[in-house]
Amino acid sequence: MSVCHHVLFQPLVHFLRHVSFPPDPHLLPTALKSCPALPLVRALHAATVAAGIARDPFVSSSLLRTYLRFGATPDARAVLDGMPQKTVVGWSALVAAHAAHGDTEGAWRLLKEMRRGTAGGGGGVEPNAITWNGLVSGCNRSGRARDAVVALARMHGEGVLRPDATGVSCALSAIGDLGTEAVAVGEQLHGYTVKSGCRLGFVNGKDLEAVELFREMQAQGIEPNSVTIPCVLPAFANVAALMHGRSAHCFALRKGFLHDVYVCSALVDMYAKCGRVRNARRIFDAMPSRNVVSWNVMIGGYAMHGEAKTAVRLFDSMLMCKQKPDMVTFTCVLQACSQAGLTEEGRRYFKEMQHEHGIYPRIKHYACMVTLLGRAGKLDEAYDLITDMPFEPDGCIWGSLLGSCRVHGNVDLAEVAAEKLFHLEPDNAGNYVLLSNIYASKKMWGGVNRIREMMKDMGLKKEMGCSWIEIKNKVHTLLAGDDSHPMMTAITEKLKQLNIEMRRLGFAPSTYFVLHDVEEQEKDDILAVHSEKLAVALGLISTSPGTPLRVIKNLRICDDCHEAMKFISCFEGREISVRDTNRFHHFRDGKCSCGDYW
DNA sequence: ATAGGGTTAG
Repeated sequence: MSVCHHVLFQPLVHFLRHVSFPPDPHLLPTALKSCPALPLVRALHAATVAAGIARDPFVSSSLLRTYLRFGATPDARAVLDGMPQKTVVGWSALVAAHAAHGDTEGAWRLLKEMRRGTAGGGGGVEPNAITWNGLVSGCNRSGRARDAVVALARMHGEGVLRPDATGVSCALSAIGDLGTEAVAVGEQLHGYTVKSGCRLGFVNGKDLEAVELFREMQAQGIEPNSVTIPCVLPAFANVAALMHGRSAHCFALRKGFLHDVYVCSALVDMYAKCGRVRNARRIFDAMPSRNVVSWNVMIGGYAMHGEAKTAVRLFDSMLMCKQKPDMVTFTCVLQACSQAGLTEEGRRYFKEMQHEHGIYPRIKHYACMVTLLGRAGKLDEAYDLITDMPFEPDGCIWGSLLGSCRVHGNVDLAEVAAEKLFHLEPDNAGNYVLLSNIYASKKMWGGVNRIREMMKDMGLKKEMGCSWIEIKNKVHTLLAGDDSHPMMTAITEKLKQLNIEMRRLGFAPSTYFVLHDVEEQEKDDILAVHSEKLAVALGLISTSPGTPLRVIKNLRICDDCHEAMKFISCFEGREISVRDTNRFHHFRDGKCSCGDYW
């Protein structure tokens, strides 16, 4: 009970400590900052009027800010009106607040007023970039995307202010929501920024385009800032554009952004996803302060690389640093355990998260546990966990089980899981392919054919395999069965040569006859090659001997390619890293860091 | 002082 009271009264106590009557103009801003309720703000306001200090610039701007914090825009306006000299800051805050409350008209009126100057308010005040950006973002936050676009266009049309990186990023989320409509809106407007905004919004989630746009933005002389950098880093991470990521890192260093926890967390994540856990760790260690996300991305980074022991050790340091873990922390820790086969540790953490940290497992945590148990061969236990858990199992749960069945070649349970998946996600081609692969691994060709017929009947096509490899600052995209890459002839030559060597050295082609291979056998042999092989072949012929290769792919790596990568790493004396949807595989001297366990 | 932001399953 006493704790409860403490919590309730603390803001009030803090507030009262800084309050005096009559109010002291020097203490008042601090008091307002911790003021817990709107009536108290009004009372203080009245007291300042009575004490004759309401027009003090320090006091009035604090009052204005505090009123806006409580959403009391009319009161804030009244304060501004009472100010002898109105600052751009006061006006900007009010403009942003009106826009954020959905009053676009009011915001525009204020903007006009501030320029013209109000009666007795002295000369006009020109809006600055922050005023405009606040307007754009306010419109966006109140769900008025069109207004945001118009605001940005007008800012640009004014010609006085160049839209900066913030203006662009403010408009991006707004425009993203407009979807295709954004294009129509954008066509009517002029100005590069708006067009680029529309483009980014339109291509929503297309990382390569985002990378390209970021470069264009810089070419236009719009400098990235400490917000646009963490915005664009995930795009670099997703396509493993390490060089772009590095240059963003250098830029952040020069601009002194490395004190920003968002910038650093995004850098840690980018380096980890680009295969450079050591670099990620160096940034992590140098961070002046960390939040729960900083720890999560670092732990998740180790998990992704199969360095479970380090991940777990870092989790312990996290607790020692008094950083409270959250749900994401435990998905990372459990994922680390399952990928390294630390079954007992995983079980322990699953219990501890509930009993020691009070974090109730969500369905994703159960999915992690299914993977953990399933991969350790305890498939029945995994199945029991599914039936006992307090959630209705979803696609993610059955997918985990199906994935585990693949590792252990358990056809019976795979059929159970697949049946559920076909019902839950009838259009997800990956599930059909996975079951077919399991049949194929057992040479159950009847099953393979049945699945193929099913897919044909439903008009389902497997997702196009796609890999990215960065060679000399350029990210190359390679698609399975697509020969449009300009170096295709040389790639084909290299693959033929590798195939010959592979047979000669006794690396038998996989006995797994996967679905897409069967389909594509009818075509030219070389076109059936998976995208990661094409990427590696391109890497081999375009870089000097010994250069490590890093490939990212959009699907899970197949057994056949996994074997081939082991061979190539050995034969060519290269380190090859492949990040699939799941994790990194580091191939070196004919072995993979996953221990053939994925 | 007023704008802008990062992490999570198979």
